[in-house]
Amino acid sequence: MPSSPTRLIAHLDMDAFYASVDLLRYPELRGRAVVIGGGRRHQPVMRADGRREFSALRDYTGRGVITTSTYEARALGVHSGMGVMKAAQLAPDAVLLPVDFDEYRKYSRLFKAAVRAVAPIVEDRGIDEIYVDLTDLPGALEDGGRAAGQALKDAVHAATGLTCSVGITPNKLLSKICSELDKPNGLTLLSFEDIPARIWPLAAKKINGIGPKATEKLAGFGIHTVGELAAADPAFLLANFGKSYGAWLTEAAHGRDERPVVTYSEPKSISRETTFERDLHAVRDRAVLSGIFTELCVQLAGDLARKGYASRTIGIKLRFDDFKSVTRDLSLPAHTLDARTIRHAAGTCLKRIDLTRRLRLLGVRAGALAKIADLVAPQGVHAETVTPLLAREKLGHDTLPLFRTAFDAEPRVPHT
DNA sequence: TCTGGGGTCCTAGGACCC
DNA sequence: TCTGGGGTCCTAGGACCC
Repeated sequence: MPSSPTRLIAHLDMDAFYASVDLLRYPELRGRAVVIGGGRRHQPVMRADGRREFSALRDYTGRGVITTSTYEARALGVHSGMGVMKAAQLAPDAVLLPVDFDEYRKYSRLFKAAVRAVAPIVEDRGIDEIYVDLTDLPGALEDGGRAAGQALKDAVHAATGLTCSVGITPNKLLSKICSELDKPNGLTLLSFEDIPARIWPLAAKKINGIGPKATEKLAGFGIHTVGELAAADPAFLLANFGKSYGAWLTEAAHGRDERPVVTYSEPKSISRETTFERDLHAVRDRAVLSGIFTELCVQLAGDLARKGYASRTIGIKLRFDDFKSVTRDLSLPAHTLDARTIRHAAGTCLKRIDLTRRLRLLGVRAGALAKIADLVAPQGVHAETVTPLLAREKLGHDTLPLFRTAFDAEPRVPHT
């Protein structure tokens, strides 16, 4: 029985994406240690002499984390995910720029369009990376995809002025590893025969899907590299990591991955969350919490409407001052995108949580999504007018105090 | 002076149904 | 004392990724 023909899959990863986009605007920062993160404050200020004044990392106060940094900043030990305050200790003189998602999304659309013009089978993996199936491009199988990979890089650079790194191998798993091997501005090709020499020496955590917990657990068994993982007894991995994950570990270590490049997928959930500038208490900070809670629900309702979805499961997420998180969710009798219905469901969830500890984060999530068009088309009713009302009518909430929750459950005693 | 915000997928127990 | 078995839904938590 013939095996499926060899595929050629590219993983394309933009180099230091947010930082690079910002450098297009602020070329005078090129060559300097620059970090992006910490929210939207600390905007650059234009001085009277026409020069821009930037914030220094050392001047930041708050709970933000680093989203991206230039390679110059990374050389100082600053990495994404790190708290900005901590990064300031390592690189106090680095420039701190605010995040500008609108701008990053604009460049994201530009580079993805450029790629699709070269090779149409593209899988979105977030704002700054994609997989591309090159198998059917003319001549690609002959040169291992080198010409096609260079064409992708050239197209991206022409469209955006930005560089990217590309890995090309027979599957997504290997390409993802590969695109990192020669960053920035790399083009790395690899075939199955190269796995022992190029992949097995790498740390196991280089495999997409082996995170901090699995890395720690593997290390406890003396497994540190991909090669050691490949040499491990599959039965041992099954016994210690479960049927699904254990089997996958063996497959991944040998570079086996049959997942297709998926060009479209429906969203499963939409959410909004916010971390407070200081920890808040459910009783003492009741009013401000209630306001934030409502605001999140209103924003979520707006997101649903804008994207054309309604949700049948509303959930909340709380993070306490000890960083422990809890979630609660509630399935409704019908889909909704109505802010009041969402707020009421979220409030019901909130009542099931002990609110003794102070809170650092509050979030609201909409799951079990359905396209509005699919919900209302059968009845031939106009989407915007009817759908928001579906769940509310069935729940009979119209007479209930929708905005009353655990945050404002205290009896309102009139003063004087 | 630790630790954002937006996601996906998996597991697991209990309810409920046939 | 023993007490099916399979399927689906609901809920909570956790690992992981960008």
